[in-house]
Amino acid sequence: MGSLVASRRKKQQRLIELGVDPFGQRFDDRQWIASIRALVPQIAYRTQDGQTIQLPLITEATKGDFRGWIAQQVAGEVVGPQVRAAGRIVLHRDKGKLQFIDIRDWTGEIQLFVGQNQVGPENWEVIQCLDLGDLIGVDGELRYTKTGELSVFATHIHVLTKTLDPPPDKHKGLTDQEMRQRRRYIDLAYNEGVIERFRNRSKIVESIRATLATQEFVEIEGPTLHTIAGGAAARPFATHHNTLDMPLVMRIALELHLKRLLVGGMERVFELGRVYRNEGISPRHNPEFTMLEVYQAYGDYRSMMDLTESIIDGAIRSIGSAHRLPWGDDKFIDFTPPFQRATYHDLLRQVTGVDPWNATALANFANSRGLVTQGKHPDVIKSELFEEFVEDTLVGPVFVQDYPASICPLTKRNRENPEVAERFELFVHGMELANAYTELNDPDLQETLFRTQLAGMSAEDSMARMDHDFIRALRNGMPPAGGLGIGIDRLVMLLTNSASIRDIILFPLLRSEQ
RNA sequence: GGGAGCGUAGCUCAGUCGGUAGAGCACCGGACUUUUAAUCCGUAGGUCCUGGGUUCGAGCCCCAGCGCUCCCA
Repeated sequence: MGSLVASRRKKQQRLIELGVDPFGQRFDDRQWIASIRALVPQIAYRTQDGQTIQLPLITEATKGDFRGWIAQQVAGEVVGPQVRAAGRIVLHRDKGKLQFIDIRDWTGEIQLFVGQNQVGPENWEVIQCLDLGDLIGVDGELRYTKTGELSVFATHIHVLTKTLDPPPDKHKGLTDQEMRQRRRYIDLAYNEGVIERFRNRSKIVESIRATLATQEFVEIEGPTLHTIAGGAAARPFATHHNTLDMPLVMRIALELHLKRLLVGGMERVFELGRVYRNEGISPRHNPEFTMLEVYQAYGDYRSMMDLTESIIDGAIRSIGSAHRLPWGDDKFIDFTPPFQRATYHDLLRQVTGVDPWNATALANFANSRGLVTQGKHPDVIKSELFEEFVEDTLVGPVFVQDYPASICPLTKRNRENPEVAERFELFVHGMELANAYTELNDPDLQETLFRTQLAGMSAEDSMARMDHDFIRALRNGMPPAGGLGIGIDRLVMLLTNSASIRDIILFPLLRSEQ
C-alpha cells in the first residue's frame, strides 16, 4: 500500500476514534454553490452603531481593493447570510490554526474559511483528518475575506465521505486519455468542463425530445435484439437466445420497426436510442452509439430538412450557444437555418470536373486516381468517388440531396428522375450528421431491392438484406412518409466542439484491463 | 489491417553519450488566523509497461508482446 493511501486510512481510523462516520450520512437542506454565490447581494457592512452599508461591487479585478474600502469605513464588520454547502475538497491551504478549503459541487466552487477558534476544538480535531478529494459539508456565514474572496466562514465542518485514493494533480487534473476514459469518475470529478460537457449532452437530448413533442411526434421503444440486422449497412454484434435457441443480432438501426409502426397508423413516431455496430473504433466511431430516427406519415425528405433544422436549432438554444460555433482551434460552423442545399451530382461534378451522368467518364476518372473500378456497378464507383473526393470538402452545414438510386434500397425514387433517390445527408466539416429519405413504400420494389446486391459492393456494405416480415408490413400499406436519422453523438460533438466521440460518451468501449 | 508516437513516484513531467533514478505538486514532520496552484524549513516515496537479448554495465540500444493516442485503409 502506498504511503498516500496509508495516511488516508490512518485519518479514516482517527475519525472513527473521534466518533465520526468517515462515510457520512444524509445531509439535508444544503444549497448548491451556485445558489450560494447568488446570495452575494445579502452581504453588507454593519457599523458598530447599527448602520448597514452596501458593499462595493467586488469582482476578480477589484477584490484587491476591498481591504482599502474596509479601512475607510467606520468601525464595524461584514455580515452575510447563513449557508450550508456540500462538495469535494479540491484545494487546501493550511495556515496552522486557519485553513482555506476550496470545495466544488456540480454547480461551482467556493472557498471555506476554517479557523480553529471559529469551529471549536472538537471540530478542529476532525478537520485535521481531511484530505484533498474528501466530500464535506459546511455550515457558516457567507461573506468576503479581507482580500475580497467570497467565502463561507465555517462554524462547523461535516465529514460526508472520506476518499481513500489520492486525487490527480490539483491543477492539471488527469491528462492521460486512457485513464480519463477508464476512470471517468475521476475525469468528471477533477477535470474542468467535463461535467458541463455531459450536462450539455443531456440538455441537447432533452431539447430534441421537446422539439419533437411540440410537433406531435410520439416516442417509442423498439426491440434492440433483432433477427435480421436491417435498416443500415453494418456488421452486427451476434448473440443468442438460449430458451428459444435462436440466433439474434443487436440492432444496427431503428428504421424497419419504426416503419412498421407507420403501417399501424402511428403517424409521427421516433426512437432515440442505442444502436450497435461491430466495426472499427475511431475518434468518430464507437461500437455503440445513440441514434435518433423520426418518421412522419405523409411527409417526404423535404419535410425532414425542415425538421432537421428545427431540431438542431432547438439543441443549440438548449445549451445557450450561438448559431455560429467554434470547431477545432480555428474553424467555425454556422448553424443558422436554413442550411445550404446542394445536389449530390452537382457536387460530384464540381469537385471532379466530370459529368456525373457519364459512367464511362466517371470510371476513367476513378482509374486515373488509383481507384479499382473493375467489376463494380457504376453507382458503386460514383459513391466511392463521392466519399473519397467530395465529403472532406463539405464544410456545411449542407444538405446533400438526391443520391444515386441504386445505393438507396430503402428510399423512394424521384418521380422526374428515377436514377436518383429522394435522400439527403447533412454534412458538417466532412462529417455525416443526418440521413433522411422519402421512404420507399412499394412492397414489390422493396422486395426486389432487398434481393439486388450491387456488383462490387460487399454484403457488409449493403443495406439490401431481405426482411420478409417488413415486406409483408409494406403490403399492408405504409403511408408515403419522410424519415430522418440523426447521429446524436456527432451532433453533441459538433455543438460542444469535441474532437473525439470519446469525449462525449461517458464510458466508451475500451480493451479490458490486463 | 498498415504506419507514427507514447508508457518513468499517487498526479504532472524531465532524464544528455549506455555509467548511483530526478523535479513540481501531493504525502509525512515543523512555523504561520485573511490565503488564492499560499509561503518557508526538513523527511520520505520507484516492478522506469511486460518478457527476452546485446553489454563489464540498459530507463536509454535490439527483438517480441501488452495498452493508449494520432494518421491511413
